[in-house]
Amino acid sequence: MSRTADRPAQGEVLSRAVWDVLADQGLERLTVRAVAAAAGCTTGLVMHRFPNRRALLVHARELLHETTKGRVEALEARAATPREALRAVLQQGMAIDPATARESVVWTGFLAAAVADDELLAMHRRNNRAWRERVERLVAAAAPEWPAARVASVALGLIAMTEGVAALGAADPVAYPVTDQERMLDDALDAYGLDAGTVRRGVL
Amino acid sequence: MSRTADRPAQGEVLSRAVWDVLADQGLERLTVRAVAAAAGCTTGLVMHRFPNRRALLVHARELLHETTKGRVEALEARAATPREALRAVLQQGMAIDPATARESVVWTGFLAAAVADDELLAMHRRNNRAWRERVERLVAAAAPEWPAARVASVALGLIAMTEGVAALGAADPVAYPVTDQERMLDDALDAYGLDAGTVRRGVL
DNA sequence: ATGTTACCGTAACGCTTGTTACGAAGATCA
DNA sequence: TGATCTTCGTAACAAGCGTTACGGTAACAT
Repeated sequence: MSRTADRPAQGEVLSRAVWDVLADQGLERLTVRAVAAAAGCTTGLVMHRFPNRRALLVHARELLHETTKGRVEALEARAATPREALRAVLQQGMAIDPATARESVVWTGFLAAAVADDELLAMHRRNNRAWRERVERLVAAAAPEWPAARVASVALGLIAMTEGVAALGAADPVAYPVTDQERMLDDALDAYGLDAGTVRRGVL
Repeated sequence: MSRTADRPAQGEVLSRAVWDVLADQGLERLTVRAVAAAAGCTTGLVMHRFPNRRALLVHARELLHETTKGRVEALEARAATPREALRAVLQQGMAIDPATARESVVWTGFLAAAVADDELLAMHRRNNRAWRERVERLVAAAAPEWPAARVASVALGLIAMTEGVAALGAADPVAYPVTDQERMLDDALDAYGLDAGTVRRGVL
């Protein structure tokens, strides 16, 4: 990393380095030295940008949320119908390519780190609740006449399903290929009566 | 831990200590000294029972699998119908009480540790594939006329859903109470046409 | 060109880690 | 009872950790 005063950009580079170490070497090897090496600098720069290691992790966690949020909002804006938006947003949460699989590994790493870190745990809860509200809103738009209780239950099912298959697919790509994940999602949307192809036939 | 020659029992006590540390302090604080303290002994005993730290983790991971396997087989044997068996087996995989929530945290910790450990990763894949085969067998028994492709897709959906909600519920019990998790599972089984209450009405 | 400021690499600090070696103490058997 | 062997706690080791302090160098204003 060349000498510069662009602090936000440096923070982003270092946060990406955190993700890289987390994805490639795991939480146990997520040291300040490993992050510095991945960013192409020394521990001196890292400790000048962040007061301590925890602040570095917190920033990387927050940036991960911002990044996925931006991607999801773009997908949502681009979708033609509420049901297409729902499917696109859910799909990007699975492990459907190397990038999303990597993201799932990083996400799992942060979740495991949150066990011992109240700030990371609070961030996880805040971000995850926002994520759930987004999916609930999308489900409600996809099935406008559903009662709130059914919207919440189906949204929870879809969230848990995609979150779970992302973790499983990232850890065992051979056993959980992309085609199986997508078929799983489509079958679930179909079973819930949320498939984009046909006209919905009401609840129950 | 008193002086004894019962090696298997000691291995079990130490493995439980690994789970305790993993659940209470997280992967980052999962040190040999912390495990010894949780087991009420010193590092000397730990290192006499296991050649190194990795072997300790591997044994604890294996014992976790054996334990859940035993519980699942008991539930399966006790169930009156295939659909009740399916529901009971899936339910115990969610975070429905402090014990299962704790188990989910431990499971996530091992998954995060597997990123940097090929043996833990291989164990995860082996155990998870066995788990998937079990659920596929239960789904096939619950819907005997389904083609194999649908059985596989629905089983994957149910596995991912329970795995995901267990992680979410363990990390945020307030946002994911037991009642919501159970309603999610029942609604999903109902949507797939696998509810135990009514007569199944065929595929599609 | 020169003085001043900000940036960041270098090197060290105290601490914790996994692992090893040794010795004390309980168990076993003659 | 006493010899022998197993068991495990104690203490130390080198290596790696997060963090700190210092010094050199680039960038900027004058």
